[in-house]
Amino acid sequence: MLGLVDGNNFYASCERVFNPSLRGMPVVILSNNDGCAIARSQEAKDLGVGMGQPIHQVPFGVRRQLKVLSANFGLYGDLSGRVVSILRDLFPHVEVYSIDESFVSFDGIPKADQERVAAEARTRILKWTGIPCCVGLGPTKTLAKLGNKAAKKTAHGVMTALPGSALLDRFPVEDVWGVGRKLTTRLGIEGVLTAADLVHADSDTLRARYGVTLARTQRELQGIACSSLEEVEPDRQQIVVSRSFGKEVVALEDLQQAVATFAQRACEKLRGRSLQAGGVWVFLHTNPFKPGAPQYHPSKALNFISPTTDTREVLVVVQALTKAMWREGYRYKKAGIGLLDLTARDVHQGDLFAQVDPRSHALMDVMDRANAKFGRGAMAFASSAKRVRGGEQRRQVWAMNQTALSPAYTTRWDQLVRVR
DNA sequence: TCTGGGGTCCTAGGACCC
DNA sequence: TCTGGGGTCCTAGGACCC
Repeated sequence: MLGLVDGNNFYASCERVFNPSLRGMPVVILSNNDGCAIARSQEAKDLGVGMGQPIHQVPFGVRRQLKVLSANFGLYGDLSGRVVSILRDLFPHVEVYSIDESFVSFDGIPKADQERVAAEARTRILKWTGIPCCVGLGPTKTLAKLGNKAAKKTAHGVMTALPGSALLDRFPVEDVWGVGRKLTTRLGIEGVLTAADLVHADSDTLRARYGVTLARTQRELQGIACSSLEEVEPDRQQIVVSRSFGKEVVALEDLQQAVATFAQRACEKLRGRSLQAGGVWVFLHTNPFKPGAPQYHPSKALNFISPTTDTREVLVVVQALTKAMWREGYRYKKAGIGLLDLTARDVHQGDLFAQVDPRSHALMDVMDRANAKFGRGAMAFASSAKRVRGGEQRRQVWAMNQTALSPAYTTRWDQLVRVR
């Protein structure tokens, strides 16, 4: 038996842990750059604020009732880690699926005790972290997900979904894990409206018409596991860092400063996962929401001669690609970089012509440790943030909007909560 | 005026190989 | 007139997830 533990309205709940004045209020968390609603408390959902809805499209009468906050991913990530550590205490196997969801295994826990243990996990997480959550149980991941969704509508927050149960009869097919908007429309035309309808659809037809992914979902709903618990996160295939700009960028220097900042962040993540990159790509975007303005969204990629972990090498390439793509007269709204062809760092493919600087790893290591100790960006390359020019700093004109950012309550000494 | 970011997997088609 | 069979790799696009 598997369980899915999922934080309720996770980001909004995180904010409420340290700011009790938000409790009972309609809370909305915005995406980076304060654009769209990416999390809503129940009260905000009840007011009609949609998932992913641009906040400026929310009617003013509703907007004025909301407590609107900028996304504080440092806080959410930290609280997420606390929840996971509680789960690891309680369950023999845990798969961290996302920042607010984990699959757990009930191996070794007698059937009769499983719902009780699930309830215990819920209670402990709420008591120890302040985060409310629900638990769905099922013999497959898809059924556990389904049970979790159903549990959200109950008072006790725990629900078991067994194959063939009546729960599936009234469960909308669009709420099934793996069935998105497009599939919902196509399935609806054929009269497949509930999870039970999907279970009973002809599997060969399903496979032929919709592909192997939906065929697997069907089997999972039938209680046949097609996806197992993955305790060890597989290595990433790519690492992407991209941002929309707070203000549109017109100068090449600003664009390069932004892209260099993203590249540094990406390289930190790369080394943090003990990976090396075989290539890099860069993209630029004008503002697609301004149809009158000239649009341009180039992208360019380049492979390294041999894989690297050195920010300096990445920066050189990234700057050159940006310069090559940049065109005067466009107003850039977004840019990003990606590290590609990632491989484990200890896998070395020798290269006849490569000249590896033996000091590279040591240098990167010093930077990473300094930034870990003194805060992100404490030690940076001149090409990225806040370039000093004749003593003057170059402002980050592209910096994203974060007009209502809560403190880093748990990750910065100077922002701890004070109790008097 | 204001519109997110970061991933994965699958499929089809083309190029190329023996 | 007749014109094979079986692969791999790469890329782009689509769909999905949180």
